Amino acid sequence: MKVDGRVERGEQTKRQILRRAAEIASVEGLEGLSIGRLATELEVSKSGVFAHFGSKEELQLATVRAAAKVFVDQVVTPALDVPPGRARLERLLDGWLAYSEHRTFPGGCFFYAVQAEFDARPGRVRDTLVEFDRRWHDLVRSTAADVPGLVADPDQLAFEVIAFLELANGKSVLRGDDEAYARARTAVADALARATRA
Amino acid sequence: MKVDGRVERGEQTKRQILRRAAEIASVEGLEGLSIGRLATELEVSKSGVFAHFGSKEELQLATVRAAAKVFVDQVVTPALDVPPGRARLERLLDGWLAYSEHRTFPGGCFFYAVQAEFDARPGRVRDTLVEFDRRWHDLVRSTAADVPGLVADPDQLAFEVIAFLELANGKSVLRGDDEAYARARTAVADALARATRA
DNA sequence: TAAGTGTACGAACGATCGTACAATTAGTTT
DNA sequence: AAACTAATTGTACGATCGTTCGTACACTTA
Repeated sequence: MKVDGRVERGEQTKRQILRRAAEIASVEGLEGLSIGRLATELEVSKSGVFAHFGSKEELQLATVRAAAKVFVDQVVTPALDVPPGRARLERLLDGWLAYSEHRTFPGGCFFYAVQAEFDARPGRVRDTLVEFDRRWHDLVRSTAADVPGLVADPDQLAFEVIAFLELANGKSVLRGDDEAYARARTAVADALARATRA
Repeated sequence: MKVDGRVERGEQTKRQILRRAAEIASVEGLEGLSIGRLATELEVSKSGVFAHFGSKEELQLATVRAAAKVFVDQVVTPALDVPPGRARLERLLDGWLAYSEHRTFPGGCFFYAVQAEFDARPGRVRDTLVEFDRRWHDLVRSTAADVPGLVADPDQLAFEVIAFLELANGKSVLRGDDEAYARARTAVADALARATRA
């Protein structure tokens, strides 16, 4: 298995582009992300950036996929290392709050910013975001459903805890403080306690 | 008290501009809102639109204020017609869900879209949005605090119910269905029941 | 070593952005 | 009717947008 030095270098450039693109998009949105600005910040040529994707929409889609990979690595995978049950669910939700609070993306959760931007406009970007959202919701629901002694509807429980997570992210980014995370942790803990009380 | 027909006409034009601007911004964001596009859609000149505001930022600020007025008229004022207590709180939260569900703004809640867009960038628009958000949260908290026999922390209760409202809006706009509103109504009703149980 | 391939670059394109300013139109005041 | 004022328009500007194209260079393969 040989590696072509040119291709290797190209892929590394592409990774750098996408990392910065996801950072920018979490703050300014996927439309605020311009190819020229990206090129300037990375000190490469505008056409060099463009050539990797072929269109702005493809850049946006690649950025979403790159951000999803970061999200999975940081939130999903660690939770799947824990055996199914209450501990896994707690790990998943705690992991999400840490991912948001530690500003893995400088503008808070990437998907919070970008979903609100594209939720009302048709197109492939929106379709991709809908699919990722569906998978995230399903993961929370199925993880909750595996908690022994669950007395609540997993779908309803998933809705409620996701609501707490997202509002914590939104409020903390907007206000610049950490209070909302404490509120969310309280709310999540209460919800889990109620949902597992026989 | 005389009225100048020219001024009167100008104010009417301004109102039309701002109404359309809020509609566009709820879908495309306040940055996606361009002066040229606004002029084309309203069939007036670009400079005519511009002259009313003097800068894009002023247009954005005026749009936010106009949307806030719509929000107050549709959600806040009707609730304040109800005497303080549980009924007023329920009216407030139901009013919000109706405001979102009936698509007063075509992209769902105007502030949901615009806060997510500006939450991570500094500037006067963001400052204005922070202030409106603070006032909304305070209204929900103080309305909850007036509910007789409340056993919950009003601040925590406000956080939780606002989380349900916002996720209902976000999910329904993203997915294009109404299921999230039903989930939110269930969640709000449960939260209120718990909060008033002695 | 010669030919071929892949990445990156610089220059240029048409379109649109926000903004400026003088001219025009409509309505008021004297 | 003339002078004045406010809303609106037309034209133009520099900047930036996404995109296209021809070229230069790095690397691999024959």
